[in-house]
Amino acid sequence: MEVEAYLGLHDPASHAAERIGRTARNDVMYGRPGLAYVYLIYGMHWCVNVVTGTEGVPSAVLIRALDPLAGEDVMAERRSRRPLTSGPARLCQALGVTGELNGHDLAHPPLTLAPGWPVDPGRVATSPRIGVTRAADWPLRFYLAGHRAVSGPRSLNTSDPVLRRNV
DNA sequence: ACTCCGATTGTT
DNA sequence: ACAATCGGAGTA
Repeated sequence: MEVEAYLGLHDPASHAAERIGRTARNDVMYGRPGLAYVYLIYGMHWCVNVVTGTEGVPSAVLIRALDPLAGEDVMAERRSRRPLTSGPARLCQALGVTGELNGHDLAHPPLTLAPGWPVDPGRVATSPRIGVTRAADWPLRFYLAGHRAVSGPRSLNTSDPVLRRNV
């Protein structure tokens, strides 16, 4: 229950920041909303975004944690019983998401985005994005306060997040 | 062509 | 605190 927003051209931390331009890697961010943008980080971990914004405006939402409703047995197998879905790379491993799904339309299997349930707006907390060095103070991380499926140390999972850089 | 470093994670 | 691990970004 945790996401981060990346605002494209005018967001220095985005893979589609203006100084970078349109490249093979960030190309799907320019595509239709509802596509999956999957990228490799640190040469070993996959992370998945949902492309947002209108076509041609490269924006995306990084999925950093989610609440497993089913299939936890399979996830535990893939994750060797480590934390399953709290962390952008962890949840990709748990769900079996790899670069093959880059550009995939999330309206169709094998990976789909479905409507969830209403949440109390008062439980939605914000903080700076984790792990970014540019625009490090932009409050574009959103998470459900107190929810078990949130990445990072417990101290970050509060309704009154401390503004600290990284970890 | 070559260096630097990252939207991370797991182990020491 | 630090290694793993590699493609993309920045520089030349």
